[in-house]
Amino acid sequence: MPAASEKVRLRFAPSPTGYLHIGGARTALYNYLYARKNGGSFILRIEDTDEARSTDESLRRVMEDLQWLGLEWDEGPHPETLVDQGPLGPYRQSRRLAIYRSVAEELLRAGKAYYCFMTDAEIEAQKQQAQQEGRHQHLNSPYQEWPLERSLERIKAGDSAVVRFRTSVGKEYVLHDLVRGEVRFPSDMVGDFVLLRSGGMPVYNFCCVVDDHLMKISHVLRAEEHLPNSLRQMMIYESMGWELPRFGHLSLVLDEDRKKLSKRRGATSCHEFKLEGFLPEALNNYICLLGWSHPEEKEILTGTELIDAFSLDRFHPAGAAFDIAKLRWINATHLRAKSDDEIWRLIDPFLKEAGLKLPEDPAWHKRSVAVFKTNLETLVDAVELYRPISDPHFAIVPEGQETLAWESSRKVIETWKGLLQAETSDHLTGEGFLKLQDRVKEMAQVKGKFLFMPIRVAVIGKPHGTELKILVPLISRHSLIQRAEKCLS
RNA sequence: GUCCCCAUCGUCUAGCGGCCUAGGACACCACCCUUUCACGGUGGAUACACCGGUUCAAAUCCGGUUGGGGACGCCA
Repeated sequence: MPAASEKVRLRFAPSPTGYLHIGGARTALYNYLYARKNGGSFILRIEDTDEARSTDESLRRVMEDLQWLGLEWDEGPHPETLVDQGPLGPYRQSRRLAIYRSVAEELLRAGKAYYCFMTDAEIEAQKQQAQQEGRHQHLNSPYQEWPLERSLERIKAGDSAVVRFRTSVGKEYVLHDLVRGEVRFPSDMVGDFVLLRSGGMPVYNFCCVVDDHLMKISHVLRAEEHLPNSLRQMMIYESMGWELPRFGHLSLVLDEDRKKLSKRRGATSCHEFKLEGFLPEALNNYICLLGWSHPEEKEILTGTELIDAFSLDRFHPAGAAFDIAKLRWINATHLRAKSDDEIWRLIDPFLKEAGLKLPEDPAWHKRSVAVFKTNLETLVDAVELYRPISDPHFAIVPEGQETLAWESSRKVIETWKGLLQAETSDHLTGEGFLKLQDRVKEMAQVKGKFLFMPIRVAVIGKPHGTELKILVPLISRHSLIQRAEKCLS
């Protein structure tokens, strides 16, 4: 248990191998929330020891996503320059290699680690055998007891070796987990694991411990899949005589099939949700509630409310399935709470992206948002809502053609057009439209669907859709006349 | 296969031995509002996986079974 005087320091440690995925975002959020709630620090550390997969491009993406979510870090690479900021850097593991090597040497000298010259084939064979015999797939290295000097000589002779940690046998490790309580691991749950690859590059479990210790991390909130890693890490802490941080192993975020949400399966990155028109505050709100609950069961929470309410004692240990319908609802709720101006500002880029041509008038923007916002769940929903209004997108669908083919339709539309031409204002009001519609009814001597549907086609090109009383006032009279003419030709 | 974790409505969850004939939210259904949608309102259906204990009392504690998930890498 860290001393009370010790500062609360949490980190998020992604590997830059793609976009930030939703499970990672949730982990980052919890760490961020706890740091903020307790006046501590939130550190971004980059776990880029997998040279083959780590790229600066991915790193930038991950940082962009984090920033989009509003999870600002106090220490770590600067979002633009990537230059490390903070007293305990560098914060990219690829820049800390010398540190890991010196710790590895210390373990080697103390006999807590050893060089292993096993080939992949030898390892594979042992694994196969272990599986057949129904044992743990542990490796039993013949080099375990080699004196350091002997190994060093062999290396000097040109052989390459990995450095393995010597795991203890017959012991029990007890982890006091923040979300799971006491977790007991038999020490032989894991085999001698690699600390340094044959090229000298350290691996995750090792870097993680060294960095968490050196960066004075007080709490580690990470996904449940790391539970076995925590055992390995506890062993390293123990052999270095370092104090353990507090661990909390979060339940996993599962997909609709209750399988681990995986990067490979796609459709799970934070970035995609941004593109689909979700609000960062809504995404934070939703993912926070996957495996954690508000003490009063409040479900709609802003960023600050999340910080205020956050605590470590309300995690639910079971895996949680991601439910897009609920995310949509939360998103809609956050969206509708905004002012019409703000909503326009948010949907505008999506409308432009879709190539919609809409009036520039701010008053019109506001008016349109006022009528559409109860139909908006995500920002992209706006595209389909506004599409019928955009002149270049006016097209008569086949079903609309059928409506126009009715005997009475031509007369209805001609009447409608004539009445529009007799008007003077740029835009009709909802009431004005209803009056006009009534006059068409009288003059053309039709009613029911024979009245409504042709007019609708003359307005939006299809016989079904949003209420005309709402739509018509958003389309200029001039444009309505043109649309009617198109139907007549 | 081995080890670890988990188990309340379809989904997210509340519940931490009596307030539970199990509460909320999303989704679903019905009705109301509204001359179509949406929003909003009201109501409804739906869950403690199973079996044993412990206890005066168990969704809550213990054991087992079953089911689900995760980990078994020179990935993180």
